[in-house]
Amino acid sequence: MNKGKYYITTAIAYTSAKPHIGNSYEIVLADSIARFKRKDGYDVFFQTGTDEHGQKIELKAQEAGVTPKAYVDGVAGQIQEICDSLNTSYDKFIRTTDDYHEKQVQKIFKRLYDKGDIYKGAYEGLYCTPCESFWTESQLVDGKCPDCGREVKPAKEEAYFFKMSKYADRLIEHIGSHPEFIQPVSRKNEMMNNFLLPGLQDLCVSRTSFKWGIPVDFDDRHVVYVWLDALTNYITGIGYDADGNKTDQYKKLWPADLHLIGKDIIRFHTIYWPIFLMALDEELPKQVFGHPWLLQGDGKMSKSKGNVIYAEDLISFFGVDAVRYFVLHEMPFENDGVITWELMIERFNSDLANTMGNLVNRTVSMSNKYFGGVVTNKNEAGEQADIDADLKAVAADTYKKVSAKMESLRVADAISEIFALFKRCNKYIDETMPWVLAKDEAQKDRLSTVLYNLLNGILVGASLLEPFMPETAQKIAEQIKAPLCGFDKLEQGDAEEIGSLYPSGNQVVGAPEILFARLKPEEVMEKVDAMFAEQKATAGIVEETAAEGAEEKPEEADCMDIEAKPEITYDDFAKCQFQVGEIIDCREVPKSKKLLCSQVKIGSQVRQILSGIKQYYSPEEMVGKKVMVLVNLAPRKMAGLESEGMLLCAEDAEGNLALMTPEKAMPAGAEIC
RNA sequence: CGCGGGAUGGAGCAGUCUGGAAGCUCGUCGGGCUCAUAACCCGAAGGUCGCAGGUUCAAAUCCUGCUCCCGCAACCA
Repeated sequence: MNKGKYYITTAIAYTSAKPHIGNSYEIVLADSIARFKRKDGYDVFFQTGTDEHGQKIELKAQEAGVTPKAYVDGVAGQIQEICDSLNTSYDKFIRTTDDYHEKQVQKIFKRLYDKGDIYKGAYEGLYCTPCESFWTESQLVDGKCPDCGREVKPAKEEAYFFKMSKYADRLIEHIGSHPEFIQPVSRKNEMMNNFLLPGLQDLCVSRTSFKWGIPVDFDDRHVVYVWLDALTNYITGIGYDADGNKTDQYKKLWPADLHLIGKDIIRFHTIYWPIFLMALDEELPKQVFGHPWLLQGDGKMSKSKGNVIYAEDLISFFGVDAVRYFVLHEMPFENDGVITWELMIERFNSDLANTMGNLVNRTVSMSNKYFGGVVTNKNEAGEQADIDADLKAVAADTYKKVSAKMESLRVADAISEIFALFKRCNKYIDETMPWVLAKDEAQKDRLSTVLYNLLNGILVGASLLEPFMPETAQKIAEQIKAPLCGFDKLEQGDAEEIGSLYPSGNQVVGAPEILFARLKPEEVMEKVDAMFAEQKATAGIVEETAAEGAEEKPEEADCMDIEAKPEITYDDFAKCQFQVGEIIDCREVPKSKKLLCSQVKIGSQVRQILSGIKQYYSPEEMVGKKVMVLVNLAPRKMAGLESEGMLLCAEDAEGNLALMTPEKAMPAGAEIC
């Protein structure tokens, strides 16, 4: 049965660093949808890939001392490995450094330029030559460069712009008439109110400030800037040709049925991308779903905290399918989901081991124990006709429920429906009490029927589970020695038909294998701690431990490296005037989370200086401190207040700050040189 | 008054659009059962649905005001 094509994409991952599990969630979500649709009779094409251009990558490569291409080859490889390790069934892994993509982007750029939608304009602004930076009026401080305080002069840098406003009305209309276009709906209003209705700015689509990008072929000082490069992967990946010779694949697949993306890039996918497509006279994708984030319970992941969770770590602890289960099950539809080790262990034991694994195990065991593994459907309900009917009804309805949830992309709810069936099976065992039936020879047919119904329920559940946990579904099939069912059987049959899908008289496996062995939370947490400790050590951070341990730590471990800046001359240094300042008053800046406003006595004058250290110092403890001040820094307004200088701080890898103070008493105003 | 999200039994969440018996998973306690992975099944306790007003026969749900948390933005000179 072919229900037509279904083209689904994930966002392409940025190759600046290896992604953690929060970033890997999307591919699993997309995969479960792709597998479900495929099994549901759609001709699915599932594309994912990597976004590999940009200044950040250029810099990272430089730091690593390799070419940008070599750098992205490495990270793209890691990303693809992660996708594979999560057992995702993508059909195409596109890289924005692919030749075909690069050529098409150039053609698209040219075509939009010829059409007049892209125009060469100027990044109009005030230019500071030494800083090589543009500033707008509002950024200037006293009409001078906010970075170095030197004169700026009006200058123009060429840049290409896209006329967004030209298509805004059409887009507003489209969004209005296609309520399903932006999902979840709450995002729709956000886009309309914040961006579309106030009026769209033209978008700058080229850069000259870095080289690592797709060159604009008719103007090689420019490279195509990110969105026109990245977003177009959705069409170039399936053979779009800007010259108009559309490939069969493109004709078949476009428009995409679903772009699955993180909520942070909804704006680009529901505003810029549709407008680019309008400009190219292509249809718009049918739906864009901005999924929420998967967050870690104990704060944000960071390498220096040593709590980054990578897909491979989770897989080594729990196995692929369990990881797939966590991320799919813990992610609600609209709000961010939280993932903690404790939660994962709980889900693992409660859902996977107890409810599902144990059900399969006890059913197969009983089949062997009572019938040598050969279970026949005797259709003998005895006095429990209603109980059998209820089990069958639940089994028969589960496909419809799961399918309805999937239709609205509520994957977590879909999985819950499947587990509801497994729970119903467990209850059925208690209701029918096979071990009691087994003691009565006259109940043999009833017992056989009961076990048959259970095996059938498991078969239906496992068949539905396949898109979400493919390996586990297969393992279950192996244990009950029956192939998983196609969805066509589940979709069309009535309760009786669906109730007899399992081949009667089949022999199950002799010795059931434990699908998910229960985990002891303490043991797992011990290993987790060990892993994080190692991660932390690798990141070069010394752990604060009990005195005994701390003594053993070599002194030199308490150090960190930062990015090196270019060498300067003594003259450069001499330009900076550092003096000791005494803080004579300090208070919080009400509107700001980070700022403290200090009155600092330097020699005979008192200056007001704002500092972003509210988190680390209270106003009270600031007062009286003698600190190191950069005095001749151009004044700058922050949070409405003028700041006339800078208090110098040391900053560790986690961003903690410590003020620099003279180690012997010094008068306020003493020069630091 | 920068934008937005959130506050529901011990924990995590659904329910809020479209008012009408407070629900799910886990945990706790009690019971049942023994086929199974100390599992499974049943039952119970536990909630002023953030606070204060208002509308209504009826408010977790609608309206107004307030408090607290969390993102983003600003900013960290």
